[in-house]
Amino acid sequence: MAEVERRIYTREWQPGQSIPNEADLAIELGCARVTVNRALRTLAEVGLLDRRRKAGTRVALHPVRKATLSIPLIRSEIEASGKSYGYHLLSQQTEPAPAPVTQKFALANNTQLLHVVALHEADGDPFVIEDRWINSSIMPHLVDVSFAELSANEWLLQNTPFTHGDIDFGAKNASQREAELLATEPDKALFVISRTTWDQTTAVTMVELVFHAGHRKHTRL
Amino acid sequence: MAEVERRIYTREWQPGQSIPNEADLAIELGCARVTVNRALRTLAEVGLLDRRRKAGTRVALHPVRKATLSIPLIRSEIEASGKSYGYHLLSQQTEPAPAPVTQKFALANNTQLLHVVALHEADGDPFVIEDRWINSSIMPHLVDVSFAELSANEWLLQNTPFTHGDIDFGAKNASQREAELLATEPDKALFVISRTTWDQTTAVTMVELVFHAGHRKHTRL
DNA sequence: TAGTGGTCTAGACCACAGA
DNA sequence: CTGTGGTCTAGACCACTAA
Repeated sequence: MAEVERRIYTREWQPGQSIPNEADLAIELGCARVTVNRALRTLAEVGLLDRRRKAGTRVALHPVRKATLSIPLIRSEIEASGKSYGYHLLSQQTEPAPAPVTQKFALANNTQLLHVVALHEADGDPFVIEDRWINSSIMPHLVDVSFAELSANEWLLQNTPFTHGDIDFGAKNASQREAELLATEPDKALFVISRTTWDQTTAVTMVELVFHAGHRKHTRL
Repeated sequence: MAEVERRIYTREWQPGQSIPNEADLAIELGCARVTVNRALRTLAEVGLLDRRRKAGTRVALHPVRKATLSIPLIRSEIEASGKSYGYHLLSQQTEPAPAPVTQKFALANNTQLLHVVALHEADGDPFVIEDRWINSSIMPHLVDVSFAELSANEWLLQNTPFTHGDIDFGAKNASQREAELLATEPDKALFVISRTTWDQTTAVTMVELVFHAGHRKHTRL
């Protein structure tokens, strides 16, 4: 793997150029084909190579490097930064869900769904607002749960299996209420993550996380 | 792999619980140990399992699913959405770099560096402002390049190898100038990606991408 | 120190998709 | 069609690290 990386890095193998097939490389490098396969597969996962059956392996024309963002529990995220975690439930009630929500959940308009809003704090400072809709129609026992102590973020992660999710990253201007909760001015630009979580084909929950002003999500590639 | 996923999903193996070791699983499932290894390694990469030598493999306590964001060329990103790509160089000049930049580049304050600002368009609408500093001290031939036709984004990707990068996702209020360029109002919340690219231990370039109002970066997990 | 995952080998068959 | 990557096997040694 190091040798292949070196050849790509030194442009010995140019972007777009196709490289020898696995069998040949194995002979040239004096190792087993499986080993070559493992190396090339890993480099392809990172985005450095493009691989297609029969067509062979090419150095990626545009090294579309892939950034891997880990999406931890909010509590873990805060505690990992060495700060103390605080949690406040702001509201929890069943109410008619707005159109964008019922649409995602494939339910009739104005269906009654569980709506939970909470504030997470780091060292006493507001960190993020969690505004969540939960598809209570598929979780009947849910209505008895109180999210006063344990956040919905945490409860769902531990109690509801899911198969996949959609994530959007974006920005929004703080509303009056958001500004108050996050101790900033209205209209301040806030970083937002919206996530919908699916179990097979049914949406389980939709959440909007509105972070405090200046928050950035960091990763490496 | 499917069988292991099933056991995790159905809570047959509870979060936090440790699962049989590779050798035992191979026997139980009637396959080779390498096959088990490959499956468990893949699931660990996704964040579903935690693996440590000697300690064994456990179902992740908090399924820290990892979202993979691909960071393509801006042109590719626009063309992939079926829109036509437009590019305008706004300025390109060597000037004293501000402190945060020289700091990252590990250079003396006010070092003269190449500063390029450009606007990328999708179907004629402003898409993103690219504001970039380039460590010209390590690329002497760079001063002759004009980014009037080919964006720095593209030129660098094709001409400068890099080993890794830092990425930040965040939000900012539009400045007067940004608002004009992106055809929106000042103070509008804009989604921002900041990236620093490294070659071994030297920073190659720093770029801030300020996207048009309402832009969201999407991915799945 | 011993148990676990990490990695490698040589050989094999298969599925897919490009020529 | 056929070359390519995808995947599997049985066996082996090694590196790390928790007990």
